[in-house]
Amino acid sequence: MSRAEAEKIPIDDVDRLAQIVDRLRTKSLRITSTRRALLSALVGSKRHMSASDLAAAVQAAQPDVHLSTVYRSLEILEQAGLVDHVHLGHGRAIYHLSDELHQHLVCESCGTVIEVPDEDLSNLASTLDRRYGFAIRPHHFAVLGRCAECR
Amino acid sequence: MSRAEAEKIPIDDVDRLAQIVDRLRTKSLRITSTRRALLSALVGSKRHMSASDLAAAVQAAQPDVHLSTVYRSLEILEQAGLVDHVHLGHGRAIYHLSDELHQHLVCESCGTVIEVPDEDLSNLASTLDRRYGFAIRPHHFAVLGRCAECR
DNA sequence: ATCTTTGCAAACTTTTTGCACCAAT
DNA sequence: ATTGGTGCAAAAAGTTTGCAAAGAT
Repeated sequence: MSRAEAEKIPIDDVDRLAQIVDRLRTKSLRITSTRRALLSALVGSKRHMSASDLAAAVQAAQPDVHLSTVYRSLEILEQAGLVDHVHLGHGRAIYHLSDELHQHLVCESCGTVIEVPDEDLSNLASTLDRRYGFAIRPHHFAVLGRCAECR
Repeated sequence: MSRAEAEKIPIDDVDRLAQIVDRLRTKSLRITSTRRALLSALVGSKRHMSASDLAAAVQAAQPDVHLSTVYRSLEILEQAGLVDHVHLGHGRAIYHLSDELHQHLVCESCGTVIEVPDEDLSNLASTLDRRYGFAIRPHHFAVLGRCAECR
């Protein structure tokens, strides 16, 4: 799986985390150790993280944090516009910071998630808008199919 | 639902059901009353049917059919190429006959499902193929967003 | 007669909720 | 002090599975 490693090098995770935590403050949301750890996990994560992946990451630092708390925190962070989730089909969802904007292609054979720029969906977006008045929410669903290797 | 109502099945639906049942025979799959009732429900359904919707429809005629049987039957019919399912996000899936080919737009505000012709996705399909070698499986995922009325 | 399908119960996965306690402001 | 967050247990919601009995060929 050596392909598609166009991962960005984080500028400065610590700074980024501080910025995001500031946005919590701005919105008068409480800054708790759980939220800090959760945002830290999101900032530091290279992979696509499910709720239980995130719980595991948070629990590495704070073992008592409960999965239900992770869900509740994610929901609040999502309402605050800091986090988004994407449905990958078959019930699973993954979470990431809202400023990481990209579309997800999911291979149904090998499970690989390919990130592609929004631009690849812009044509679809305008077609559906024009023809049906439908505004797609491109980061909220994954495009399912088969990747080049599995074909 | 009265009995008279339940028996009022349009003649072309009867034909269509017979054709599909024939395809079961062709594939050496057993023709059971459950499968017949399930396919009948699919042929007659106007709405988008979840597994439990289908179970309810089947149970109108055969009360003892269990939901797990519906799932197993759907799986077999899907392997046989007669049925497909689509993930609508948030865990729900809907089922329909394979010859009903269309894409689904799901409004996240009101839940409405809009059916659009494949053609609207063909552009996306070729773009993703060309750029990433990725073959989308367009009938397997829904496009989420907001419909004209909810905007 | 054989091999598949079914009903049932129970497990599983992911997410949500009620409640009493604890923590951030 | 007040309001909101958290741990825990338990419940939803959707789907899958093991097994013995029933059914299709």
